[in-house]
Amino acid sequence: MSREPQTRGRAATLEDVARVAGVSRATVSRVVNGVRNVDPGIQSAVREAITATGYTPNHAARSLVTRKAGTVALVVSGAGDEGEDTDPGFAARVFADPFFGRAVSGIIGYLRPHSLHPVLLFAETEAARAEAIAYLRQGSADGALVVTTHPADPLPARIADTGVPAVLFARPALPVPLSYVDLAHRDGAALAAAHLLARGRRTIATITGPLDVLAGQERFTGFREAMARHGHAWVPFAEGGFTLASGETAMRRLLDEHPGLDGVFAANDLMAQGACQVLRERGRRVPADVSVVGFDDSTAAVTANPPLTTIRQPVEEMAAEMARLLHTHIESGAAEPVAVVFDPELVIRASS
Amino acid sequence: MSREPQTRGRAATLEDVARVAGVSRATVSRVVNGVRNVDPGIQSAVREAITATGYTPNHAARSLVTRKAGTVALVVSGAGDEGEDTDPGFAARVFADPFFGRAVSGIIGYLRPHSLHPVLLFAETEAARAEAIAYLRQGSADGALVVTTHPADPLPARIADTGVPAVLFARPALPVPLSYVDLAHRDGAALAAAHLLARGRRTIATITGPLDVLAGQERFTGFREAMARHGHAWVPFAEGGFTLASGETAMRRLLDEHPGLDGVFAANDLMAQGACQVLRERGRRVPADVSVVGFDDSTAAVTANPPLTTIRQPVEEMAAEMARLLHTHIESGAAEPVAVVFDPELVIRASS
DNA sequence: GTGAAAGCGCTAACAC
DNA sequence: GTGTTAGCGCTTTCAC
Repeated sequence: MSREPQTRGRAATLEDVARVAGVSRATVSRVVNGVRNVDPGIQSAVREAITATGYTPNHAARSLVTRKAGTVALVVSGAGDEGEDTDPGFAARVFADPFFGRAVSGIIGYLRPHSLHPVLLFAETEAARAEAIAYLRQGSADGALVVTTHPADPLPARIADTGVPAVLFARPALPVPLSYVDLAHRDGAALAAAHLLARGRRTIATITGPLDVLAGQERFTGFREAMARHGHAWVPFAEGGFTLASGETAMRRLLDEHPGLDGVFAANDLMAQGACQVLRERGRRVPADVSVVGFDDSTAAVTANPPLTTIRQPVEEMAAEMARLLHTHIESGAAEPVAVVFDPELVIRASS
Repeated sequence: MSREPQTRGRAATLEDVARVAGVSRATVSRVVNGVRNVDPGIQSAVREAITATGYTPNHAARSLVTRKAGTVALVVSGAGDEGEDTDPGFAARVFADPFFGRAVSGIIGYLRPHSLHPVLLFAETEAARAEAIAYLRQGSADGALVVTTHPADPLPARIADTGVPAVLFARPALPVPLSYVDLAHRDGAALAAAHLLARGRRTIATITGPLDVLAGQERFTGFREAMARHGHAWVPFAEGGFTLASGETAMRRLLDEHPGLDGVFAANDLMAQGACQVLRERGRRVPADVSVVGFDDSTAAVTANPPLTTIRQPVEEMAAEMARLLHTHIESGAAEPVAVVFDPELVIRASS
């Protein structure tokens, strides 16, 4: 079953295959790399020799001459604490976010067919950031896909400095000469506003994301502006932190101040879920008494009770596009930074 | 701020540094690799030349001669469907499991200080498995850390065949000559039984995990045996699937058949959480009327309502141990496969 | 269409 | 303590 030729001793090299096939190394290389101009007869002879020897190309050797690592760094950049110790829970927290799984899913989807492999790089401390930069400069990866949680993350700028191709998820707070993929957050929020209004809601509040994060700001601004366009100059709001608990707290405050509200737009699904819980706790039926709209269309939107009407952020496609952009930049050498902005979409479920 | 010497043209090589410092390549190499026997004066001259040139060692070149990739494959092996298409949701589902985040956290914790980098490898289809094997045989990774969800996964055996060092999470269903890290599931279940009994519970049921998964079997067996030792020869049970929904379903069945039950052991926290919901729905107070014990001590245990008494599985430490074992195997060349089994621990919270 | 030969950037004997 | 010299395994002109 598991015959493993050439298992003893060192692994087979191009040289070994060439000797067995009775040709030169160059020819074997051509066959392996699918270069045309090789006689069909010789071609099959070489193939036989390859299976006979159990040959597998040595990646390092190939990399050395092609100057391609076949690898892409998946950099998850964190809060940016200057703390000495690495944050042990960082990875766990990142992975706990449904967003990350979807992003990885999309990234893998593109990378795999192109024989690129993602190397996980967490950069949550200064030391880790320095290490990540060193890693990139070593040429260990052909490029970097960067996901940041922190608004004022210094890493993107430093990556740009290395000259290694890189693509960011979301527009950086400070301009950086790197390509990025983003969502039209304002349009998404406007979609939510229009929907709530179309449902006949009149007293509509919003639970914002953290207002020092761009996405938080944009969703808030977009919502307010859309409401204003429909004649609602003032929108009651409470700031949340994109977590379930913060959604609950915000909802309580909103309800205390505006007991008569009949519509809520939460800047993400987790907070919308928290809002629903509090609403029910306070005797409001969702959606009979109050309509709730979330944002992201994460797994939370589907598992919530009731399932959430939400603004879909196509994370998988956005992540795949990141990978595609990066690949393009790697292939083309230079290339100007570009921004690809995706359109959100209203997904109607039971909460509105 | 961001001076980047030698940015134009090719990156600096050892040769360049040697020329600038007026020494030989070998000496620079010695300094870079911290080999003693280098004159302090020359040492600092070399260091200066290094910063002057902006030198960074080329990873591929180093790899080629040291035969070390500085990389470890993090293989997540899936259901093993023979389906043609790759499963788009696989990565997302894996990441959604709190277990995975904790495992990665522990792995990174060990790998990082040892300058090893994890490459993500999903192997959920036959094609992906073949690719993963090829990747390992190329020498792109020095070893593999394998996490399998599927009981009859063919991948571990094939990895063993490659001769590349590898360590598994959990004992494989079929014996494979690879090291693994596991938990004493039976002891954990026994801990749960003893605790429930100590709480004065008399009619105790269990929601098992999937019984075709080793962990599911072991937790069930351990629980039954412990209960038997305490005079409870028969334990009502319902099989679940380690998901929240399956916990709910199982709890309903159990309650229908044994309305008087006053204790439940669920084989994981998610199912325990589902059980609590159903219990409350049916008018039982937790823990006043029914004590509930989960397993894993995942994030679900803490966020559940009420917070769950559970059996802690030290995933981070287990994962770190995997990495440590792998590192040892890589360094020592051969080495016999070993098994490291961790002890579970009772964590008491509000549900019992 | 195929082979010979040069070299990618680095480490590691081995001399001195 | 430092320099010289071989390669590591591969791709890629350049002749033929």
